[in-house]
Amino acid sequence: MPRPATENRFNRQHERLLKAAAACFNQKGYSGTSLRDVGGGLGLTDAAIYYYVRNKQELVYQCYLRAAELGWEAIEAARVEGGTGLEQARLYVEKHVEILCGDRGPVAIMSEIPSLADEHRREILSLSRKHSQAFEEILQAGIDDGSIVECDVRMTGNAIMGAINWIPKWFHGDTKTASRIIQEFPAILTAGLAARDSA
Amino acid sequence: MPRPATENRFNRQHERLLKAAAACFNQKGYSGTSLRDVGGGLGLTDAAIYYYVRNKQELVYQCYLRAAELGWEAIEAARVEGGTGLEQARLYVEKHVEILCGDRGPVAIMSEIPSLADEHRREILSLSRKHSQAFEEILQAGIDDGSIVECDVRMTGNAIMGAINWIPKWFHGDTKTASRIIQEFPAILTAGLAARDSA
DNA sequence: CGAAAATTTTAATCTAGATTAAAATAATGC
DNA sequence: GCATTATTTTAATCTAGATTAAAATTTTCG
Repeated sequence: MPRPATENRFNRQHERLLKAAAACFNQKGYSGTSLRDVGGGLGLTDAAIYYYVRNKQELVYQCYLRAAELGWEAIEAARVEGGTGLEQARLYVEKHVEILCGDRGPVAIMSEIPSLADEHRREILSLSRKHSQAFEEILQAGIDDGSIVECDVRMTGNAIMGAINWIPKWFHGDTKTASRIIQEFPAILTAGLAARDSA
Repeated sequence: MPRPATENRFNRQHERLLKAAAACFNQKGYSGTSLRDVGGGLGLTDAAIYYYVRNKQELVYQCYLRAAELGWEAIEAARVEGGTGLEQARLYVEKHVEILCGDRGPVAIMSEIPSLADEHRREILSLSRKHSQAFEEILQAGIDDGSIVECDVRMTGNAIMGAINWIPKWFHGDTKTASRIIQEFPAILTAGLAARDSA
């Protein structure tokens, strides 16, 4: 049992673990990756993982929790720094994409929520909904302040967040592509939002 | 061993099998769904599945093959029916989304290609690349004919196709949402493509 | 340095779920 | 209705990989 006293090393390894696991899960899916795979990426044995995490389910749970936290960071940053709804939406895409493709990644795609234990699933689903809602509110704010064209915010939100969530499926960590994504995605995903008279 | 002579019933069941499997895989991932789950959706035992398919890997393979075929249908229809590149892009989204959300679905998201056997993986990857390339060519054609604004076709393609591919993650078959997706997605995903002077 | 705590490994279990073979049932054509 | 073929089930195996316990190693710090 890890002691909170040993903050340093434990937490550093734990962080590495979540990243390694996220990388595996994104590539091969939950049950497609063995704990051996995950450990391998860290130079550890499968059994060593149990020092950091109760079991495999909890590993996914923690990966998803981290993903939710990082995603939420993007939402909050966008709300603080952005002016109009359109600016906020654009900033959100920018921040989120930077997190996914930068050195804070890889971040797990929340792709297998059904595999989680009941309480965990509920929590992650709740965070996930909160995230979607917040983004839809940004879009709605943009419509209200005239920066975003009238649209179905639910569908528009799903479209934009889908494009973002899909990134880890085809992006595998090379710096070139990373900067290209960061460069292009914000504009691509918000180009259609601008109201006629906002150019 | 199934005989080609028995076309009717066998093929009908086989089709149902692929759909049921796609539904499971989309929800729980490849190894997250047992053959028992798949069979259950058909009122069959897990063992019965082996009458239609050599093994689990081949089941995924066939699901992905079907997904590739249906996706390609959308590409071809768009190329035939569309005029400008922009029209073709829009038609592609429309067709693909109709397939995914209509009664030809559910269609498997090609989310766990790494789980496939070597030869199968190669084939699916190749089809997948062909699809992306074709869509990027449509975008490029649009830029060339002046209907689509200058952009990074690779990234734009990834964004649009990502939004589409993510749909099965949040859409679970209700007709209301289906028609809303079909109604909204084509416009949402191509709104940002239109060149300044194409309104 | 040397003891206590932290981290990792080795070597067993244990289990779900894939796979198979043989038997049972259903459908088809004569 | 009978014989043949198609489809499905029942009842075993078989295996990868999760999990655990005990032992070994490494780190920390007096």
